Amino acid sequence: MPKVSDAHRERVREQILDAAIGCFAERGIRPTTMADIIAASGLSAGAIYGYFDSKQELALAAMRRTIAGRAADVDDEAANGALSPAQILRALSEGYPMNGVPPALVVQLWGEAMSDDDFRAVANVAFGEISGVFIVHLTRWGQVVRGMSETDAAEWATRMIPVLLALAQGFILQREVLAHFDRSAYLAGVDELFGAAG
Amino acid sequence: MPKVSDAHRERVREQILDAAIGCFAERGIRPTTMADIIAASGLSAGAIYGYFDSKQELALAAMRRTIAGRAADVDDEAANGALSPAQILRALSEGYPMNGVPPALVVQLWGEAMSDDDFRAVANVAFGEISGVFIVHLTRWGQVVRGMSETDAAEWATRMIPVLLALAQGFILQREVLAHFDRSAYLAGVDELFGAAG
Amino acid sequence: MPKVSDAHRERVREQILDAAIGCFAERGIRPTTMADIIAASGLSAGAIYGYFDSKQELALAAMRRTIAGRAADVDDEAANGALSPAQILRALSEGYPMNGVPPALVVQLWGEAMSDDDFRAVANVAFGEISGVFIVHLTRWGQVVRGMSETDAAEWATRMIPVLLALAQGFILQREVLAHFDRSAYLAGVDELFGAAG
Amino acid sequence: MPKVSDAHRERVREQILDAAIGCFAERGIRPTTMADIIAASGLSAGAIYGYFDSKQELALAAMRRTIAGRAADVDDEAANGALSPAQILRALSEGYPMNGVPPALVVQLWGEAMSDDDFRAVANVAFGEISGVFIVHLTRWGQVVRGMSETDAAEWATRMIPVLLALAQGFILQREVLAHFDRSAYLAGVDELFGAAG
DNA sequence: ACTGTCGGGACGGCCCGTTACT
DNA sequence: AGTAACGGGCCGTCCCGACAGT
Repeated sequence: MPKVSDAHRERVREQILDAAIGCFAERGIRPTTMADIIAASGLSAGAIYGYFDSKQELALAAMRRTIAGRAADVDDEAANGALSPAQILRALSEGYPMNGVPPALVVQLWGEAMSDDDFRAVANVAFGEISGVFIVHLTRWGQVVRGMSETDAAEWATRMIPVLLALAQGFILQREVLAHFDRSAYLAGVDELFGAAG
Repeated sequence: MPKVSDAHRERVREQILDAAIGCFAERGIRPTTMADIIAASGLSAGAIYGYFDSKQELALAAMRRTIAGRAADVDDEAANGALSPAQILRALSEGYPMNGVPPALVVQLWGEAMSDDDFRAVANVAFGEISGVFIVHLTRWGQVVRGMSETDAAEWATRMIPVLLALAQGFILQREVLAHFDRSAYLAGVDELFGAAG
Repeated sequence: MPKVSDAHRERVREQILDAAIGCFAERGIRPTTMADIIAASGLSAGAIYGYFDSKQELALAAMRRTIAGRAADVDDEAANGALSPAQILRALSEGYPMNGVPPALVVQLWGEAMSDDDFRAVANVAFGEISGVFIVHLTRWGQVVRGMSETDAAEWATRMIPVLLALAQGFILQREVLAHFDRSAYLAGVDELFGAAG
Repeated sequence: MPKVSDAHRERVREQILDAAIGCFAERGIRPTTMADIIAASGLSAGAIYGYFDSKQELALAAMRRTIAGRAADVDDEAANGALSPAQILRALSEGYPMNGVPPALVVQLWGEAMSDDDFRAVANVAFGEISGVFIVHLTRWGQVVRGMSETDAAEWATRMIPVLLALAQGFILQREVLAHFDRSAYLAGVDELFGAAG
């Protein structure tokens, strides 16, 4: 069963990861026990540990999943025109965001990165990937809407990357923490700041 | 000796909290054991539990400490002139920041807030307090430097609050996660975005 | 309670160790679970781990106990005259032997020493201690009963030490393994071999 | 293909047993996992369990293997003359001894026998077999070298069997435990004790 | 028929936050 | 105030059936 196996393996991995992400998001990473994940996945302990070496591996895999396909999503959204900064943010993190990884979990993952080098490393990669997405679309918007030259737009976008990244992170964080967070107002504020027509 | 006791009590509380914050920041909140805190504080288990009901109380107290005195610090910095957005950010979170609560711990606290309502409530309060500081100084900067009317400045500042808050949060997060984070460039980017002269 | 504490600690340690040795001897070291020891000791898991760091420490302590007081026991037995080799063996390992460590456990400890350096080290020490006991009494017997000079007796005893040690080890092993082992016949055989009057 | 199968079966069994013995000797019996043996044998779990019912069966088979062919080996060595006790010991347990079962494993097997009746039974048989070898050659040596009558030699050998067995067991044990064990000195000591010329 | 893969599920050892008692 | 004990779980893993493919 060689051909079936590989595809099946990947499907089971995803199934386990889905279950784990669900538990993590609901209860928190640390409070979630392997028993929770086992129950949620419908498999047994022996099976789980055949796919993931440890609970930590599960959490790292969840973190890695937040990145996959981000670029593609934003590219799709930008198919018929340049996206304003706020639109980039929305394309990146709205809907059921981050490949099924809820924002609440993302914030917990940041917390883990504070005391665990593996998580920190993955977070570094993730922030880098997101920055890559940002720079492309911010440059385009600078050229198309703001009428900057390609060189100027690229330089400007490079300077704005950490700032836009912060706006994405703060967006995620406030969404989860604040009781009455107004997404539209936030995004409008972002575009106002960037000088885009509300 | 009720009066002496009260002062002493408060000092011991702070001493314990300092020790706990140190452990939390170094090892992470969850990985830190009460034994660690007991050893670091130099007291005994029985003593600690006389001052804090649980480990969670310790972490919540740490979170609450991040807010105290924030407004005063920014006010001091603003004594001789309006602060630009980036200057507000620096006044708020540079130096040994947040009343001895390291940024690494702050991020973990956000993570806890995702799965614990007590933490979420404290985070709500904290974000509110910070917003209050922001609105005052952002309004002043709008009037003084940007030449807006008081009404316009206040309305504009209100719209910008969540954005500036996000910029503060992203600042803290990227500082801790990114290997080669350039604080000055970040702050310069913020002021550029707000149309302030670098 | 400073003075009481130390004595108490030692007593509790012994109590735990007694319980562990009982379990080890009855069920075997590996098959014995910490739960068994906890139940047998009447204490709780937390208490046990306050006295011994791990199950392995318990087993090592059991091994170490086999040595303590061996020399004294043989000396006592030899108070009124030189002991023949077989008598040395009996004094060393008869009765409820080895400070309450049953022979069955001793053999298991040897087994552990095959794959664990800590056990091997303790076994080395143990064999050395036993050898020390042997050489004293074997030398005395050589002088007193065999009429050898002190120098000759000491040299002869030194050559015989590993052999006599083997006879002790084989005695313990056969006692536990063989269904119909005749202790008296064995000891008689030893003395016959050493040329002692049966 | 029934006939081929039988020969093949036996070969595969030996191959598995070799792998298991290697693991057992290197890591210890209990610490060795079936996964280790599976990896070392190059087969799969399903295959292994077709040949041995359980891990315990593997260990028992290892124990049984120590006996097979012992008598023949000593007989071969004794082809051109009577063997002294020490020579019997060397013939029995020197070289790569015990049919590829390392001494370290033998000692572990003794340990297992303390808490497992199956192992104890096999050990009984093993000790009996060894004793059988001993009695033959010890009797011959008594007659040929010591000039005893056949009857006297046989009786004497019978009395000496448990002692000689102990000397073999102690030899194996000390060889594995003691850091600086001198085999020649040990064997010389044995022959000196038996009154054989060094 | 037999080899190999996958899954099962029971514990095992250890640790940890916390309270009684001194 | 401090020492000692408590006891509930948690993560991991290990030995072994049951299918499925050659």
